[in-house]
Amino acid sequence: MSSSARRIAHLDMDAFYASVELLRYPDLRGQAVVIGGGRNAVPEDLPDGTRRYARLRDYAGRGVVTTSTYEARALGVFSAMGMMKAAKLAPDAILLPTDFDAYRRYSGLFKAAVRSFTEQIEDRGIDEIYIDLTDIDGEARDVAARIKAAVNAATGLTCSICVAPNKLLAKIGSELDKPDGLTILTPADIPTRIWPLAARKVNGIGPKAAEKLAAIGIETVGQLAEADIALLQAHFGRNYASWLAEVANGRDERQVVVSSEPKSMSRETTFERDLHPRGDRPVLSEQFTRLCMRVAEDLRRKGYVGRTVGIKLRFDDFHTVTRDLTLTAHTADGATIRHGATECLKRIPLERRIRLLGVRVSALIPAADQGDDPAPVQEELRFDAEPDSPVFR
DNA sequence: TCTGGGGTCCTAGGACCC
DNA sequence: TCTGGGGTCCTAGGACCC
Repeated sequence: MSSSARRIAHLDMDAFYASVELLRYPDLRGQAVVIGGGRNAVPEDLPDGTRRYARLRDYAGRGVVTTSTYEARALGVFSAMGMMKAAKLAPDAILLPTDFDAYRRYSGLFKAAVRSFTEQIEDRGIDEIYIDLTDIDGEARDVAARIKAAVNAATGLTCSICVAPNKLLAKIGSELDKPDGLTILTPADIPTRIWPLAARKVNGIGPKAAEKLAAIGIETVGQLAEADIALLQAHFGRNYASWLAEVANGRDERQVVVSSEPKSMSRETTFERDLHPRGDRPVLSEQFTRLCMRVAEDLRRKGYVGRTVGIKLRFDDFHTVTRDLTLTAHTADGATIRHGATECLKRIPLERRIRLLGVRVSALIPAADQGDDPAPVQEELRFDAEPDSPVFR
């Protein structure tokens, strides 16, 4: 059974966080602006009615750039770059704090605007979606233009859309004419528009795979399409090699997934300075508890319970380890999570300073479906009855 | 100037069961 | 008392994405 002639769109909001901030601070339009500061980056309203903004050079800390305006990108400042490095490149750039609540509101607005066309939407995070337009009447370019107009009317923001035969091509295509792009791709466009692109442009080929490909002389998607499958298998294994061969030829049968259940929820924090497992025990212990409580709150707020508790530690040398433990029953209780997480922590030798601490709960089910669990009583009670052991010593 | 936080999926080995 | 073997669960790590 083959699904022929699908029409899949990928919609990507342009420089989303930065653009939302420009709606609030229109005087910053045209300037290099970087999002990613903390509380001290909140603009200050002056008595004379003007505003004082923080500059990138004022930043001190371990954060990374969340988004930047196109003017800041022209100076070499991109997402995920360390803020201190960005400050070297663009010390005069305006710095704003990240305001996720605002971005979530605008995310809801643009998604609602698209939903007035179709319910066939796959969420891919706060600022992008896939849309299955197969059953929508009209020329692809026309439909896309109407969606862009509706998104703009609802938010005041621009987005880039590509309509293509599948998700793979739609995703690549939405980048091709950014910002405010409208791209149509057909199979005939693959040799001219896809094959010249760097392999890294394919969603799923990350920095590691791109580097390995480069090492065997493959830089572009076209070179990947020509590559000997045996060569790919030798370097990447059977599954990934055959996937590479498929995507290089623009083939992708994945459906637009309209709804999905969360698999895990987690909270983690990077400390301002690396903490000593013994010397900073009180802080570590307090933060550890706080993370457990926050995950528990998240679970309850969203109506889930989980059965596997896990922790993550990153040491000062950036080496990262995880441990997890499956409980006998599902839970969304902070103290129960804390106990499980403590058991995990006991299995990690603490011989270096700690940079990051994280807590995760997985194997989730909706809280409403709980009740199929075996009676947890005995083991759980014994567990809870144990005195709280000093973990960080 | 070292590199956030919240996720998903894949791999692989061992335990355990039939 | 050589070597089976498939299925599922659990755990750890890693790549990748937004």
